[in-house]
Parts: sequence; structure tokens; C-alpha cells
Amino acid sequence: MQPSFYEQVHQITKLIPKGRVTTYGAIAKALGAARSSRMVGTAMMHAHDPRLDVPAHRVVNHIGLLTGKHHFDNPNQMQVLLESEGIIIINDQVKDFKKLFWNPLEEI
DNA sequence: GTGTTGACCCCAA
DNA sequence: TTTGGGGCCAACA
Repeated sequence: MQPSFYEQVHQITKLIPKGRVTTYGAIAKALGAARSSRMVGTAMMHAHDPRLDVPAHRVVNHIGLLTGKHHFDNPNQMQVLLESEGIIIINDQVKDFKKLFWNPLEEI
């Protein structure tokens, strides 16, 4: 069976370690589609299904901003989930983003 | 088969 | 330094 682009994105996202974050662009690059970063975000919206077990809250845009928080049931949920994993959020932005950044290319 | 949309990214003024 | 505009490609109607 040929996994759709969305499925591949979900696979990568599930590999994100707890307490770490990554970017849409990095995931796109890991899939070999560096210019399809927008699709990665759209795939996250499909990941809303809990059965997929996709930690969409660990994925932020390229500056560590929680751009997708409005797509959660409660916008605060994304921040709360991240903070529960030890990640500090300031102004909808990940603190020490560069340190917490997880590069899929190095793990795969 | 065509057109629109989007949880983005990059570059120029 | 901050702001604005264009490009990109896959999925959906």
C-alpha cells in the first residue's frame, strides 16, 4: 500500500522525542519534499484523530511559534501539552527553541 | 481536467 | 531593524 503524503508526515511526527520540537519545514525536508512544508501543516490537521497518536503539538513553524494552536479543541491545550513535557512557552513561542529543536534528518 | 486553499518558508525593500 | 509579497506543492470540490 502506498502511504499518502499525510501518512508519511504522521510517521515522522510520531518519532519526535518527548520534550523536543521540530518544524514543518524540517519534516518536509525529511520526506524529500522541502517545498511542501504547507502540506505538512495540513497533514497535522488530519492528525486530529487520536487513533493516529500524532503529537501535533510538538510541531511548530520555523521560528518556534505555535501557529497551529487554533486548530486544537482549546488553543491553550497545545501550550499545556508542551509545558507538561518540560517545554516552556512564552508569547506562543517555544523558549530555547534552537536547543529543543529535533532534526528528523539526524534521526532517520 | 481546472481552480482554490493552506497548522509554511524565503527574500527584497 | 520590521514589514510585505511571492512561491511552493499536494489534496479537495
